Amino acid sequence: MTSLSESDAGSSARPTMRHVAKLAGVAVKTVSRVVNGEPNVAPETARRVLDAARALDYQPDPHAGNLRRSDRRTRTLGLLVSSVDNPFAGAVHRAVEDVAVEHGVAVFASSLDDDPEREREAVAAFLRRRVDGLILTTASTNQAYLEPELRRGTPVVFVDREPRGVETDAVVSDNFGGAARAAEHLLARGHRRFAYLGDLHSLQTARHRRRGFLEALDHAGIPVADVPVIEDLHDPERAREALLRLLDGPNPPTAVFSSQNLVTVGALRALRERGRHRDTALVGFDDVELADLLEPGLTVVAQHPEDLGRIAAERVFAKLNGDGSPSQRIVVSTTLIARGSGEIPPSGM
Amino acid sequence: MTSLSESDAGSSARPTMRHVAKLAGVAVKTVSRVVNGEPNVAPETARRVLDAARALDYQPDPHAGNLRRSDRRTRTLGLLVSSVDNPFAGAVHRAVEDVAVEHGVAVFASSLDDDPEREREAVAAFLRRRVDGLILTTASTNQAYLEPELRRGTPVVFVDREPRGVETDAVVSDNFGGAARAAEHLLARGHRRFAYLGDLHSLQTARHRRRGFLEALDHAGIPVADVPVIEDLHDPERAREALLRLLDGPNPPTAVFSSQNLVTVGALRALRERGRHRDTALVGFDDVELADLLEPGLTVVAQHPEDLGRIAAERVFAKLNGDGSPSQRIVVSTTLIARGSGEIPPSGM
DNA sequence: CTGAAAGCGCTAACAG
DNA sequence: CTGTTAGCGCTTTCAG
Repeated sequence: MTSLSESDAGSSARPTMRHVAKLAGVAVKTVSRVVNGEPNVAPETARRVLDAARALDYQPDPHAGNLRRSDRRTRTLGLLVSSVDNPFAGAVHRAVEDVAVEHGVAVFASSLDDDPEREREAVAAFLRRRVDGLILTTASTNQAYLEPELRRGTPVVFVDREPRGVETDAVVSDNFGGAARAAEHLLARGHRRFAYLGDLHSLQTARHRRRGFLEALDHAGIPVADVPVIEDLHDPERAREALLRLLDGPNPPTAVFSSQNLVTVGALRALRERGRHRDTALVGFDDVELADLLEPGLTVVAQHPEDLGRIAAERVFAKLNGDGSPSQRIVVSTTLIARGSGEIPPSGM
Repeated sequence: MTSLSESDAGSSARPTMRHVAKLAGVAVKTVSRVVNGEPNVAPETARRVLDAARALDYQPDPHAGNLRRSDRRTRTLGLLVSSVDNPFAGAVHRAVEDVAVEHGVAVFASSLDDDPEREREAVAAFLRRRVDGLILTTASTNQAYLEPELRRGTPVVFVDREPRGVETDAVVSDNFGGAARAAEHLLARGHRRFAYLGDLHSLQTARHRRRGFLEALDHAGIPVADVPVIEDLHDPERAREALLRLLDGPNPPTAVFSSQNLVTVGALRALRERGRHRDTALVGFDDVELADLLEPGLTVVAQHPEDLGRIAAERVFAKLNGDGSPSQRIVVSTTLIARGSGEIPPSGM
């Protein structure tokens, strides 16, 4: 039995309800009532309790409370993104945070690095900590491992990439449509010789963008088999090298589509290096900071990560509040922003 | 008394140790031993327990365990940054995360928006959740409110900005030195007419940069009183307007220093708009994506957010592991990256 | 309006 | 090697 003795000098221990109760001269339950704003406490008693709590700098322990409490909420949420050090993910994160704080919920954020193993570990870590809900960007090919958790009623919403093997909500960009739009934009300027620079083929979004781009070309009668499709470019350096090879080849493209942020940066570098940035059209997927200050300005298909994050978070809270509607797949459209590089006409025709 | 009855159909409840113990035909303590890898369990018994745990998809509840456990760690850390949607903060966050995962610790991240009230709320939210340590970027003028928590032994490390009113570690950039370096760089090209574009004067870092820049000019014999110092520029638009006014004025600067990311973007826009980007020197504080692809390339004083984050996290874990060394103020140096804009000589001389 | 007793899921301390 | 008992800090239940 703890003695609840006088204050130990030095490292003051964390006060509990019992300390407050003793100081205020009431029972623990009364402190609990005051702390939780429950009714049926005499104003004078409440004041004494509050004074004692303040004097001790008492902070209720939500973990202890939750153990016995009926709803058992931790007021915590797990967010898994590609990497917290990534502008797209940062915008998603911020939107999620803004919705979460409104609900008094704190956000655990983890980076995925597009590694299936990290995905499993991060999700396990979230679940161990009993988060109330999960917002996930995935790297694995199948998320059936979430089944038991879903059956327990934990809300899970996928963001940016769609789930496989589980029935639950997803909020994604219109990758197919956005890439098709980029193709049409270039076709409208009269281009016939294209190149496609793609991200990891293992990523669903990358495959959707590729399909969208190529199908649009196909519809326009471009012989798609002849279009160089370079994939698995995951960083600027790989992308730069790939485009340099194409530019130095026998039949360089007059129009380039880069399917992602980092790939776009690499493509830009390659074009500069060969002095082709003013006569080769370029459209990138994802908007980039300073895109308007380049010469020419960079034309992009912009995603709306804030919307993805906000909507995903709202879905989680809706489910937490008992919304039992069937799983939805919410598609957020993209926006083509013309700034110059995508409006360059074909050269050498 | 809970009946521990047969599986309820539908929303399967979360299994506890007692469920596992019953299914494996052992006592709860034995399950605890197996789950925690404690010694003295017969291999055969351990196997039965593990099978039962797997069959039920059992996950131990760390909150319940912590209640009784001696060390009482939540394996959780609170990180407060300017905004999670901000490249600098993202890099800090990622570095902190990398150190944290190595220790099996999850990170709560919150955005500050340079608002003292949000700072207090975020810190309170972290503390309520009993984080093991705190890494904080601050907006308030005084952090004495952390005293009680520090006395309880919670490790707190400040990052990017130094604390006031409390004795604890801080990891900051060499703001003074970096800004001075920028001034010297411009002076070396022969500039005599400068302009200083600064962030919110309320921010300590902004004040240090200003001092560093102006003192270096002063040392070089530049009449500092004549240098236009425009402060409280917190976004690109304000910065752009401020520089436009200077450029349109009677005595436009030949060299500009912008004290932060967003301010730099605004300055770049203003220079373009007046067609002065090739004859006005510009050095920005903070590196920016695509800076090398601008024309001219953007010269910056780069900070090293990954180092700030990593070192701050390491300090937290050191303290958690009993390191009782006195508070340190760790200064991470900056790096001037010359890319063109800062090497433009004075025009019209 | 107030409080005593029981118990949340787990671990500490001690038996066997 | 295994189990029993108590109790972490709080809420629930129920009795004053």
